[in-house]
Amino acid sequence: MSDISTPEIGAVEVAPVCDDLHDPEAIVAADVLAADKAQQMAEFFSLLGDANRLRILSVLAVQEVCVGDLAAILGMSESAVSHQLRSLKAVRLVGYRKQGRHVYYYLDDHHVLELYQAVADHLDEA
Amino acid sequence: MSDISTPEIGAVEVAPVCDDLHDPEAIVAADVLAADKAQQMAEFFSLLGDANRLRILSVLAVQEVCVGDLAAILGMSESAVSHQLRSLKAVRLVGYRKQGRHVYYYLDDHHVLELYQAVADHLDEA
DNA sequence: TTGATATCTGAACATATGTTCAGATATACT
DNA sequence: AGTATATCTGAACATATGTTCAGATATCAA
Repeated sequence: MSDISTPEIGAVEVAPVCDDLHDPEAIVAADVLAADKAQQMAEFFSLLGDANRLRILSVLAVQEVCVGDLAAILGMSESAVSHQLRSLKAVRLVGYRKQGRHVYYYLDDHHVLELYQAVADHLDEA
Repeated sequence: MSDISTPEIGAVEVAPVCDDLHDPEAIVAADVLAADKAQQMAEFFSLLGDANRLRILSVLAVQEVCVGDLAAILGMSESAVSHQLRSLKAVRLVGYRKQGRHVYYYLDDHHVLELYQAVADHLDEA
C-alpha cells in the first residue's frame, strides 16, 4: 500500500515478466480500475454482501415496513435490524418516514433491484 | 436463527404490531427472500465487495494476464493475488490456462461486467 | 543435477463485520 | 405525572476476511 500513486507506469517498468510471451502490461494497465473508485464500488457491493441486508431489501421492495415488523418477519432482533437499516440508510438505499413511535422504512433506490434480480437469476442458471 | 423454517407464518402470529396501521405482514412475508438463497446471493456480492478483487477483474476484463503481472500491475504481493484468484476461480468468475511456469487467468463469467458497470455508473451519478 | 523462476499453500496476524446486550431516547396512552 | 411501546445507540463479543510470511511444488534453463 506504499506506492500505488502511479501503479500503471511503475508496474510495467519493474516487472516486464511476460513481455516476450504476451502484450506488455501497459495496454492493460491503462484500464485498471483506480484504487479509490474500486474502494467505493467494493463498499457498495459489500453492502449487498450480507444475507440479512438482502432479505431486508427484499421486504422493502414490496412495501414499506416498520422496524419491529421487519424484525418479526425476518426472525432478527430489532437491534440487529436497526443497525443494518442504518447502513442501508447511509448510502441512500433506503429511506424512512416517522409515524408516531413507528419508523417506516422504504426502498429509496430501486436501482438495486436490478442488481438483486441479476444475481438471483445468475445463481438459478448455474 | 432457531425457527426460521416458516418465518412468514411465525412472524405474523408472533408480532402483529402494526396491523391496525398497515397491511398485515403476511402480504410481504410471502415475498421474503429465502434464507438460503439470500446466503448464496450474499456470498456472490461479497466476492465483488473487495477493491483488489474488483481491480483484478477490471484487468482480466481486458485480457488474460499471469499472476506475476497482475501483482505488478496492481501493486499487490503475488501471494495475495494468488489467494484472491483462488476465490474468484472457486465461483467460476475466472478461469486459468497454464503455459510453462506461467498461469494465465482470464475472465470466465462476462456476466459480472454488467454488474460491475452498473455500480460504476451508479456511483458516478450520485 | 543444480539453480532460478512462477505459482501455490496454510498458518499467523491484524482488521473488519454483524450480533447481542444494556441502556438511552422518543412517542403514545392513562 | 407515570407507564408502556418503538426505535436507536455504543460497547463488547465472536466470527469473517485479507494480507503477510515461510515454505512447498512445479517448470524451465544451464
